[in-house]
Amino acid sequence: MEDVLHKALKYDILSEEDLENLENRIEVQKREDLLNKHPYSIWQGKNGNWYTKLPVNEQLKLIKRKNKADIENIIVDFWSEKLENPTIKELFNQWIEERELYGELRKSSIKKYSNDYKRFIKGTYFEAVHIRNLDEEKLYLFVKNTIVQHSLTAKGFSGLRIILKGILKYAKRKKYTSISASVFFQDLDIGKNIFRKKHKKKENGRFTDEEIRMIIHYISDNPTIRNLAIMLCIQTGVRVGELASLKPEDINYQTKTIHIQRTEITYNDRNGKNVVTVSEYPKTDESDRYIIILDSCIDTVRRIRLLNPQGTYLFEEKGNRIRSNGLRRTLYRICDKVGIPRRGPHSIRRTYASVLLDNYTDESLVQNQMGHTDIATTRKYYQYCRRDEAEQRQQIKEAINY
DNA sequence: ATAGTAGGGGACTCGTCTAG
DNA sequence: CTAGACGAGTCCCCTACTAT
Repeated sequence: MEDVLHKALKYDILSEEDLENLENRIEVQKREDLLNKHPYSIWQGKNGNWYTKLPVNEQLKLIKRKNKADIENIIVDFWSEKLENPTIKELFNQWIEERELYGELRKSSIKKYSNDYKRFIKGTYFEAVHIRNLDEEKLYLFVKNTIVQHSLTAKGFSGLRIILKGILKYAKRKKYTSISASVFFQDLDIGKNIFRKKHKKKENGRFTDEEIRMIIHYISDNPTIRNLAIMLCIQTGVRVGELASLKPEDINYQTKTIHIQRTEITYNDRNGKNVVTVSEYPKTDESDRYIIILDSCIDTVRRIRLLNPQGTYLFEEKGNRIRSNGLRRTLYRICDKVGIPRRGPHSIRRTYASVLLDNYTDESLVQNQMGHTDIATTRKYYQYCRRDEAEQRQQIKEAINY
């Protein structure tokens, strides 16, 4: 078992053979454990039949089978039903481990779930509850108490719900409980008012034309590699994680495109230590795309290359890749210098999409540039009227003629 | 001035339901 | 049969804080 697990952890992959192998070995191990726990002897009678005893309804019942394997099956089934009664904590770990093993989740998601577990469940009485002792009333009380104690927002609650659902579905599949997670949460009667509200500042998410001009002007005067990274972001609208993991070979000077094919990721390793690294996208992902760039953008790339001619990555300092966090700080610093409110790189992305949409660029084109799977995303999150009041008035005037 | 980290919550996709 | 509304689930950016 060790070797297979070791391989899985080291390379993040398992062949089908490995998986089957692993499952078999886990199964065999489980059987052995249960048989060892069986307190009654197993014997063969003179007639060749195999016997043992099992405690049924407070009484020992004699069981008889023709061969040994069958009698062992009975024993294993009996005790697995009776003995296996893991705690919520154990179930969470098993659930996460299983999904990780099968590669169902990105490491960032596992990080998220683990954080939510830590936040809501770790150190509470609920963590130690054995699944067979859990009923819907106990679950209900825990959920409601957690909402109140943490003064959760609706979003925060959804984090709690997802891990509880995961744990319960897993437990149900393993036949530890009959509680149906989806039914429970469906029926859960929680008023909207119980959640804490969050007020967001509306116009925070985008830069105005004037602000963009100021930033570009500043970068032209101070063309450091970091500042030029921000320039490239303004010219392409890519995600900051994509920006920070660009390589020189991603830029095609002939076709004037950039191949976006990887991104920066962060996750917690085995020891819980934070790791920042670059991951290649799976080929099928919509995020894998070629975006169209203009001559001005090519020019920016050339200047970047002059500053870091040998690098593996486009943006490096002293041979180290500049991380997305570093680029974010750079943008903050620029905002400070030119005297505008601090906004993050994602605001540049929103601005990019809004400018295109406001100037009647085809939606499908914007969708491709942004790397959205669904056109609705492009509309929902990025369409935003940045035109000034006079122009808005003019538009209404043109549309309404009565 | 810059890097590193933890954790929250926003950004995004996907599946399902429904009306027309 | 299809668009679109909606909620659930996943992924990633941002904030806040510490450290150097």
